[in-house]
Amino acid sequence: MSKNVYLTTAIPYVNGAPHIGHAMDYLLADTYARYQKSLGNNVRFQAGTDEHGNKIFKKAKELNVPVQEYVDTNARKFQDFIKKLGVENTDFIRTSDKEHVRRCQEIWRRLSAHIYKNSYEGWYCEGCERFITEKEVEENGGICPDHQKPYEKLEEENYYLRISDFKAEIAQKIESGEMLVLPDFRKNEVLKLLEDTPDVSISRPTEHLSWGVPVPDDPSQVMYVWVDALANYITVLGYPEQDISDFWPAEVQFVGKDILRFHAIIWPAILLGLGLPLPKVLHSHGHILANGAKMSKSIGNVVDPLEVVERHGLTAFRYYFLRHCDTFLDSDFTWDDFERAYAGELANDLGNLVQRLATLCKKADLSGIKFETPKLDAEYKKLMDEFYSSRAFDVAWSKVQDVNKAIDGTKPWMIAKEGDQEKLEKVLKELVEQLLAANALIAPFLPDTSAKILSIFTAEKILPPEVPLFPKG
RNA sequence: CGCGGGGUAGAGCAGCCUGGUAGCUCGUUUGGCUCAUAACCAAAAGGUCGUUGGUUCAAAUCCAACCCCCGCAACCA
Repeated sequence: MSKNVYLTTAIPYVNGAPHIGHAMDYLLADTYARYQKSLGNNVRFQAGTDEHGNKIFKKAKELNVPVQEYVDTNARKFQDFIKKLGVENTDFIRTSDKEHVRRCQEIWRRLSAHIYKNSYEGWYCEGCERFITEKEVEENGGICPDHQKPYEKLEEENYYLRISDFKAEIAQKIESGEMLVLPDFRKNEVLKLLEDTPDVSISRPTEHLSWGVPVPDDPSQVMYVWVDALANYITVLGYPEQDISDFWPAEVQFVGKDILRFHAIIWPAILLGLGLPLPKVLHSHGHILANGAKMSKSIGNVVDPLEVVERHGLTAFRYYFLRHCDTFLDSDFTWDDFERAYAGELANDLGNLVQRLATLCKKADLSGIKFETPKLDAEYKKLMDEFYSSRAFDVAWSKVQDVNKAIDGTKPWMIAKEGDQEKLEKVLKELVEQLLAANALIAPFLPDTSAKILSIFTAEKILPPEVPLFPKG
């Protein structure tokens, strides 16, 4: 019985190059998507780009290119990036799409009962073209460090979304698990934040923000990020003019821990305002640290994901970030660890295993064997269903290691020496089946490798690959 | 007194909710094997479970106080 499964990833802001954090979103979602597909489910998998706002507008002006051209170029970079990661998304939405813009305006109209206009007064920097928090003003002594100009008090009109209309319902749905916030320890954090969340400003006057979705029926205002960006998850499905109930509510929405709050508070408020159900699961992953520190351009410890892919290929990249980086906690990346994982685990555990078992089969002239279809391990399935994919991957890997143990335990080369062909074939068949079972567990994580292994052992004649799966040195 | 997470073998983590001989992966040491990418398998060493006090027959686990680290604001998931 196949069911529809919709999953989403956060849409990155296209003012920079794709980095490792974006990759985590995609990899986790892709792994889950492949897992669902292997269960026979019908998966719809959204990805996209967030393309409005001042930063992008200014950047384009700096580069002296039309804004649309600038975002087109950058959106393409992200699309290429996704392809390079082997991610099988079914949809790609860009917030500058005409259809998206039109749908956002319709969504705004439908939310109008919960939107009100109010004036906002705060410290503003002419150079930065943005409001500065009270705290920041204090820290900088009232003068913008970037522009050497004093902040000004400024008042402007904004539209606000009345979060307070929905707080109780959101809290109830988070508490009850109707919208499951993962990992568990983030749940309290989010509930606390929710209590203190004021109504949120969702527009800017055009003189402060021009590159965005115009607020319907008010040419003086442009939508500020929230409705525009968050709505992508449903506009991509064709909301509001299409019936999206086949795929909405989403099975799971993948976000980084830094943007969980928006997805757990503002996004549900929008959905409730539209009379739509909330996503079943909000999945927030940890961040990747570099040598124990937060990656940052100013420190200069940013790890370029494409450089990592280049080192030992995509499989090694997926392997490292899906297994050694905890799904929910922050994890450290170092090149040493990465090298160790490649040589010590991919090459020695799995690559070598394929090599030795295929060689044993070849020497025994094993052919024409019907292998049984493997069943999913229960512990693995449980972890995958709980979205703890790094742990599920651990389980899968332990099954790989079990095959190495089993080969040492059964010693097929001894049986071959004794000349008992019947026993040898039986033993090898069982070993291959054990490997194929482990291989099936690996498939969502390392699809290419898994496919190669399957083709090696289900071929007419089993032969070791001419080039090892994971060459060393 | 802002909110939250954490401090368990050299490293990364589990165990804590529902107290009862301290566990996993990697690394280290030793032994075995030879089918295999000098790969694989087995065994061993290594911990006063942040500190102090309390509850208890019994505390990594429950309670209290304290110390330290990291997020919540910024180019950044």
